[in-house]
Amino acid sequence: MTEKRRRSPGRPPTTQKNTTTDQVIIHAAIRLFLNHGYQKVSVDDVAEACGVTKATVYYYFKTKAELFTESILQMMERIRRQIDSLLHSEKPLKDRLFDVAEAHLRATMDIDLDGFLRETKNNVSENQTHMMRQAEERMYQEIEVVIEEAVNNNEIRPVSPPFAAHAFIALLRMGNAPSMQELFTAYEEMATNIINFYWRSLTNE
Amino acid sequence: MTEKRRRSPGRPPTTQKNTTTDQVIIHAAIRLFLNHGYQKVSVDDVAEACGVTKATVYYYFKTKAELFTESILQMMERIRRQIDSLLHSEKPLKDRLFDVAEAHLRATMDIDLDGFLRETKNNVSENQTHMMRQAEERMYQEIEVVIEEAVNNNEIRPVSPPFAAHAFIALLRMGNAPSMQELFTAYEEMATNIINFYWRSLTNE
Amino acid sequence: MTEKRRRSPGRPPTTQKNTTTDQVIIHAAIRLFLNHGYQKVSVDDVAEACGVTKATVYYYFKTKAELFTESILQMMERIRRQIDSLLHSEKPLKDRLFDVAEAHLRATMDIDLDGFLRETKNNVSENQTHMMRQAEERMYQEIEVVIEEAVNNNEIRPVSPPFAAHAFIALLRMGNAPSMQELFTAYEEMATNIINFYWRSLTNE
Amino acid sequence: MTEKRRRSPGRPPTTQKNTTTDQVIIHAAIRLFLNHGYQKVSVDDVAEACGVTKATVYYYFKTKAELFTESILQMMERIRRQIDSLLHSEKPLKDRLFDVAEAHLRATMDIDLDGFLRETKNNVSENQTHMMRQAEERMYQEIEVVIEEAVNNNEIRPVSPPFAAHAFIALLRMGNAPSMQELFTAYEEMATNIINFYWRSLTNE
DNA sequence: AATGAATGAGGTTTCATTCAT
DNA sequence: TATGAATGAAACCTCATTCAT
Repeated sequence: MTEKRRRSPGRPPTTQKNTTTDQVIIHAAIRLFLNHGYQKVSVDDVAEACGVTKATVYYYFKTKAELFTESILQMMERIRRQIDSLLHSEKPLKDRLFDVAEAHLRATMDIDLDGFLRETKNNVSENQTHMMRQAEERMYQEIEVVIEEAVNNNEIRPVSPPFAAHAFIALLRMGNAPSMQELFTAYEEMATNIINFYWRSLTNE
Repeated sequence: MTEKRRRSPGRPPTTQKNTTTDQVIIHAAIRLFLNHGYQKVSVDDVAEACGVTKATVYYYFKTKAELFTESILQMMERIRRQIDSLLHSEKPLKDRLFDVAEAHLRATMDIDLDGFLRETKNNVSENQTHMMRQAEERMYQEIEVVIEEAVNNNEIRPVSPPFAAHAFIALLRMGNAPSMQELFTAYEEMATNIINFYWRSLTNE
Repeated sequence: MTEKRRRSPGRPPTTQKNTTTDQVIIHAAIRLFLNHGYQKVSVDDVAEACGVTKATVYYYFKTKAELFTESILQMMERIRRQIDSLLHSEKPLKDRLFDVAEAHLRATMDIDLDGFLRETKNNVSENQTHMMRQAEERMYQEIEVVIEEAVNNNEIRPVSPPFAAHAFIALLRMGNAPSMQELFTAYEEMATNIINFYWRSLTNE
Repeated sequence: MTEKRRRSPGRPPTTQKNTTTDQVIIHAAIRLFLNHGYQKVSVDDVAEACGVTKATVYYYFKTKAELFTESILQMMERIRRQIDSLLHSEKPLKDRLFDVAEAHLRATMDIDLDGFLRETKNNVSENQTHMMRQAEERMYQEIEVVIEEAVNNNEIRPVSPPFAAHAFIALLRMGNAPSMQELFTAYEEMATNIINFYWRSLTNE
């Protein structure tokens, strides 16, 4: 009864329809939590958003916090996969970073993954926090790995990969500020500026 | 935690207090809102934190949103003044930026000015949002001004001051991330790293 | 008065009840609102009066105003039906009016349909007011119809039916005044006097 | 400290300015209570309406109920005097009743003296209720007296004066109903209809 | 005479959660 | 699998009232 997520490890066969009720709920929850934050979204809101009743949500998730955690984890995994694929093309590093930047700016414009995790702390259990933290780390790790490779290749100067990865994400978060959005007309332009600024620190150009 | 000081109604006997009640309330509110966010802090919490009753809080602030707005405005002003004073010493720019960075990291460690403003949007009136936005801008403007001067002096290479100011703040926000806090043992060290990274982008060294 | 039946959450075990919970609530609400007026009756009072919790009341009615409106509408409909049936017997008009009068005096003695609608205005939405106004009109219309027939039959002299209907109700409302209640010992006597007075105006006797 | 109303008996010399603070308060209170009812009007509302503070209101009136009572008493006395003067002209009775009717309709249009006293019961003390009841009786008594005289003069057929007085007031209250206001375009017309209807019952015409 | 500051009690409403079906 | 009915706790806010000045 308490066992959910029955998928075997690894990527599931894509033919399977993934619209089981719990996934429908998670999808709605992600959207709502991202747009309004944990506290403002009620379980009723989530239920209504996906055409089931509150009791149904509770049938699949023991508490609101659990629903939240599951949602975040899935979302982070999604983002991680996207970053992953963008980072592993054949382009030079600077171009790959640009791709990630543009995608991130476009996607994050109305969400806010970060301020999110902060709200989290007081609302979910130790264990849940831990899992989210790990998922977050996984997102960063892809970037760290790529940076480490570039350092080894002498493509960039020696830097601490974790630090550089965080700096990268931090600069991307600038895009959230309304005043930054006034400064640039297109995501592309914003991405260009951010990458140029970042790249200058990574190299000696 | 559940023990409230009981005071009977009516004006309290004149004790020469140096702080007015509304300021006491604002102080408590700032602390609580920063630590827990708008939604999680109840007006009762604020009242209890400063030894008055809920009704007293409502005597001074018409709504919770108004209390929140006033708190934020005062806090931002406080930060602005601090940044201001650090930025106007006689040291070279890099050192002044370092001072700001260190102070900011130390102060923000357990607060979260940023994730804050996000929550804001859904909770306060248009007008209140506008005032906060302005106060935020004022905080940035000090930095912009200093950067502009440095550009004019050829102390740093030509950059867009608003962009550079936001980038500075964005990098400082890295400090909030728990994983960054694991990376460095002291604020000073973190500040040094951030400033070095930032400075490299501003100059051609 | 302070003793509430405690029931644990969840659907109560199936007892074959003939009345649905929302009807139970409405019944209690009608009684309380009539006796004490909208403002004085709290949602808690209503809940307690029918052995459920406040939250249950809100489960069925979105707001206090909505509960009020529904109550009034049902009550008016009840009265309308009663008047209706009394007015459509085979007796002569005067006797039928007497029946209505007596029933009304007996029923309204401790309620106050009228002062009610006044309070209403400031408490409910435009739309709700509109619905109540319509329900009120329907109550009067039965009387208007009967009077119009009587005019056509020459049973009474020509009068404006709406005016005559309102006059009838207005005279019945005399019964509410405590000083009138001192004047007569029985509803029957009061009704007789009122009908005689009214009838004299409708005829040339 | 508890002594208010310092005027010597009899009508006060009209030159005296009667705008003492307590009178200002009463005036504002009457207006507000009439328009919105007892419960909806807060002591703050009254204070604000006459430019003083709540504490000032409490300086003059021990409780809200007392303020209410005083207001009602003064208002009733005002009405009583007006009715009185209209009833004691030299015109025939029917015309005098018409004058009262028209004045009443004009004045009561948006107030509602009656439903008022009902709200009262649960809010003021026994004693206060008693005083209001008496004031109300005094209003009726003028009419009763005039009717009794007319009976004695054979100007009208023999009726119970108290009953007739109440019937008169009851018919006037018809004017409050919005649907009646739709029926007639002017107060004069409404008064004419009501008086004709009433008069027909009092006489054998 | 008048007021500013404070309170306690209570009101409406929301919401996570539970339980029988 | 899914739900309708119910609840308890807590949130925001109002208001009559009091008291020192």
